[in-house]
Amino acid sequence: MPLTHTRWRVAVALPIPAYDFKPVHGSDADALGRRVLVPWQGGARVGLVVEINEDPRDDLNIKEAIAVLDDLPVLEPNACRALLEIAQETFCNVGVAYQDFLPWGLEPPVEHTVRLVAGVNAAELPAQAQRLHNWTSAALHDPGVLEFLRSQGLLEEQARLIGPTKEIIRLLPEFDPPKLTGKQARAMDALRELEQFDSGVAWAEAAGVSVGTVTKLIAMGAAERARVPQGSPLPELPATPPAPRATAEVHAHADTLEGLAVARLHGGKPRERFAILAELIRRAPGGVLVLAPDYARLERAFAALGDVRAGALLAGDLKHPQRQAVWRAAQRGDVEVLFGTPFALLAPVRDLALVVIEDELSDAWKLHSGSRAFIPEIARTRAEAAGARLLYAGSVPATESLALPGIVLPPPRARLHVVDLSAQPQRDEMGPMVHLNPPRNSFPISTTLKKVLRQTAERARQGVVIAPRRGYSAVIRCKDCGWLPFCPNCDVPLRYHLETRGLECHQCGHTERPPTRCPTCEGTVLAPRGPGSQWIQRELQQLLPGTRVYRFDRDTKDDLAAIYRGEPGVIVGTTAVLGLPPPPNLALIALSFADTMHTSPDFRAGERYHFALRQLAEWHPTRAPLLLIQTFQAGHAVLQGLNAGSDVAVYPTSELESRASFSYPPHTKLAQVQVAARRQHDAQMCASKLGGLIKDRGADSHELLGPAPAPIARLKGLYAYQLLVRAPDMARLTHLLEPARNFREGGVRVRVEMHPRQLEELLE
DNA sequence: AGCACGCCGACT
DNA sequence: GTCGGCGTGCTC
Repeated sequence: MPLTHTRWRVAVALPIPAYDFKPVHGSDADALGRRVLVPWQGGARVGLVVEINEDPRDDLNIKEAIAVLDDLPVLEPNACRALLEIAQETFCNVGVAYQDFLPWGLEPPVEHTVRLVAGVNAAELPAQAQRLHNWTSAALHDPGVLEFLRSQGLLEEQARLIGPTKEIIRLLPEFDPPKLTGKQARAMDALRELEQFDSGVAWAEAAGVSVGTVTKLIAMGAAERARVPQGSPLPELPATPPAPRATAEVHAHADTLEGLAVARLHGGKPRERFAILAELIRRAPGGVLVLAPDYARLERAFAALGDVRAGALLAGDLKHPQRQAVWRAAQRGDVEVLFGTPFALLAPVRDLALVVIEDELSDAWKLHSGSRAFIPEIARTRAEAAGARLLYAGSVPATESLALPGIVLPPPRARLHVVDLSAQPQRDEMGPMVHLNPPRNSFPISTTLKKVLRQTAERARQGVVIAPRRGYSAVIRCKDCGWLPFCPNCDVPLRYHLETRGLECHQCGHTERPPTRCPTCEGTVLAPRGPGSQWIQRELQQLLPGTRVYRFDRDTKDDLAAIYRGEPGVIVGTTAVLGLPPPPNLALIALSFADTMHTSPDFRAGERYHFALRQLAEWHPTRAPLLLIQTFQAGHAVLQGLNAGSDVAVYPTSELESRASFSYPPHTKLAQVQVAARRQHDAQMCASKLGGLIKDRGADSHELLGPAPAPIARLKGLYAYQLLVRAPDMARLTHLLEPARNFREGGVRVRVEMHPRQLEELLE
């Protein structure tokens, strides 16, 4: 008798912890990181073995796993460890993290067959067991009967993954041809030569006969239609120019970075950083994972680095079979450098030696579903578990990375011109509000912007004008009493849309007609100035006759082929244009209203503004277009730093002091505890109670803030309260948050949001 | 008493 | 997430 009992800890794609199972009967396979079929609520479902333990107790309640499905582990042992730690760190269940990082193949098609073990006297079994003597699909039987037989040890089970299949037409060798016509004989010759075709049409074409002829032959029994497994081809990779040879300077930088476990590489132009990254990838003693927050940056990285070693792309726009194909290529060790979006964090790169995080400041690193993890933070766990080095690379360091050792390259050249909107002549229509249907030419395209736009057009160059928002949506407000229309469900202001001439809630989609008079004071209802891309496009078309004005935002994507041929033109869009390749003749980038970039009530607003402007400055790989910034805060420290051509670390460093005085990151680690309930009273009571428990664990008044009503106090019918917990380090933070981990109370939902990115008003 | 609905908790 | 148990409340 063994002294201990092996337990497989299995994560399933549900918001629950991993559960223990006994190994598959009679198997000693090392199942770690492999998908398995396990009994689940009478039926069966696919899970992932994330841990293998030895248990001294023989717990009879623990069921046996049915079958191991994968021949190669989909997660390496170190990635399994990272998965468990990430779940712990982000305060989510393992199942939730599993869904985030293995989004393909959670519910793969499985062929599951069952039969009674040989020699069982079926006469003593329920009547339904009589049909179980031969292998049959488990789906054909009553789950309750199967469950009973399983618990009695009377059931043999087999399960295997069914890969993607395709239909083909293939030769039936036993076909004994009667007398064939000439065309039929020609078709049979073609079929005997190749043995199979993808379709009847393909066969007919190859033989030079009609489709009717081959259809007849199939009917005669010469060939059959069959489903066969189809290997999904690896997705085609974009072309990559060969990486340039490393200069002595690049070698020196790579030497500096190579010795550091966690390091950073900031500043310069992308191509300078990529030259150093290329050298690091060349030198890495194992696999490399290059992660980018969005597809535009991923493509840019792949174009620069994809050719250094055997590379592959794992991006969100791939279909599941293709993702699986890339994943399997990595499992086999065919991929040395994997380029991926956040979901590739746990990909099975062999002997992972280096993880690169591109532009850690991007908010796209924050997952909006599942674990809501902030990838640059949990990448440390991933790298540590694998014994790999971690490198943060990008235009600008996050304040959190300032303390890391590494390299800051000289900033790219930026030509900056700031237009101070507060010094502009205050014409009537330049005031804070304009009418819902304003007269033409009535919004802030400053005289300076007009001038440089005309110059751009005259010199046949290209310009980009960035609007604060897409389309025409705006908040409306009463001129006299300040009344705002609010969503009846969500407690957020409704937005006005020109296209529909209606008010819309951007949270829940509720729509209504705008009032002509203010419902509280009967005053005139107005829309604020600060028009969207649609308005600006219209105005520029008038201002620049003879020049093409394109629009590019989430709603309208004009064809920009002429721009990329180098023809003159102006693109009007939101910051989404930065996801495009830079226009070749770019001479001007104008921010029509920069203030929306730094006025959100969030302590990261300044840092985001700085990042956004540096992104603009490095957009074009070689040119330094004029950056024209229209703002009411011309003296903002970010603008001063850019104007002085200061090092990219100077602005974030200047923020450290105020961050420290308000106990913000990097001085502390943050977590937000969200409490939501149908009844406001329940949410409030639970939030206070939870606050009390966190205080009891030792949180002082600096470490615990709230509870306060969430910025959006009511969302989709739920009332929400939040607490903010901040502690000097993760260990302390996790300790303080422990009461929130398993807090349960009827009708109340508690969630911990680790490393929140949008704090809004809570700390005001 | 009998049933419908909705809430809550378990799921190995 | 999904299912089932159970309590509430409505109807015959």
